[in-house]
Amino acid sequence: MLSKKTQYAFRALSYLAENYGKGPVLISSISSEKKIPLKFLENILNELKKADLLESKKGKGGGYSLRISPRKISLATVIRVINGPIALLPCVSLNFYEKCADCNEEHCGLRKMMTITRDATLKILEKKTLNDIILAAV
Amino acid sequence: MLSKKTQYAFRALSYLAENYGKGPVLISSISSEKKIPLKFLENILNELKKADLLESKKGKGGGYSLRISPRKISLATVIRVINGPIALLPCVSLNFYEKCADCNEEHCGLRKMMTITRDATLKILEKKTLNDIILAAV
DNA sequence: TAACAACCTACCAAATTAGTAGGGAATAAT
DNA sequence: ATTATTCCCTACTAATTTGGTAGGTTGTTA
Repeated sequence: MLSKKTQYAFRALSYLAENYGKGPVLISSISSEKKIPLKFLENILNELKKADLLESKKGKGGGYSLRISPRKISLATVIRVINGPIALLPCVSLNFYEKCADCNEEHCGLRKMMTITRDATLKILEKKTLNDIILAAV
Repeated sequence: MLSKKTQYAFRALSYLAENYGKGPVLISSISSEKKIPLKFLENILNELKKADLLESKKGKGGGYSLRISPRKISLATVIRVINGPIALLPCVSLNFYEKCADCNEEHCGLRKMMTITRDATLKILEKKTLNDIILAAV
């Protein structure tokens, strides 16, 4: 399951996606509009910025905005930044790989099943973007 | 990610799947063979029993065994019993559904994306079984 | 120089995870 | 009947993660 933080991130990003190209949006606007605790949201947006998904501007007229088009930000990217690995086992993760103890990976049946699962999941999450979220929200 | 407990469960179940039809297997055998902390494993097997996946026998000659064929126990079933929901959001889960706050489900774009993801994931996890794990472990 | 707004560090409570401890209850063999 | 065997049950614990909060700092604009 995605953490609440990740859900907040998606909600905030959807809002920023809707406002893409219209200049910076205040944290406080996102917070009140999407009902996300303000200080918590600060952290989240900052993390997204450090991952180069957002850009920010301080002072009056400042705020946050998407660094690139919502069509180019996949759900997988967002999940990896805020939530972590997408695969069900560390030894199957592409971006957060960790060897598992007492397991010969070449001959691990579970690992093979989880690899297939990961590929099926990623096929969707890598393709769908923030833009798809707002398009689907009819 | 699956919890360590769930990984233990899969390892124990694979072992029981290999010994399907050969009578009960001791917790202690599984523990030493698969390197799973014995007391922790007790809990896990007991949970699997309560979910009707295993049957047990006490006293000498006792132990645990699969209640049904390893071909009939899907990975999804095991994950749901030990790990919980498979979907990425509670509002998308088939077996652990929970409504999310401040979200009109009919018009939630994220929800739609996560539903598609869930279906892709389940397509694999519902089909693959314990038997597939041991077959893939060549 | 004041106001605005993001940034940073640090802390906190609650929940979850990954176990451990110790005895109880059912079964089988003697 | 008793003993050994083996699963069963309740309770506890330490470490980690989650979901925040508090309060001040830095950069920007008017």
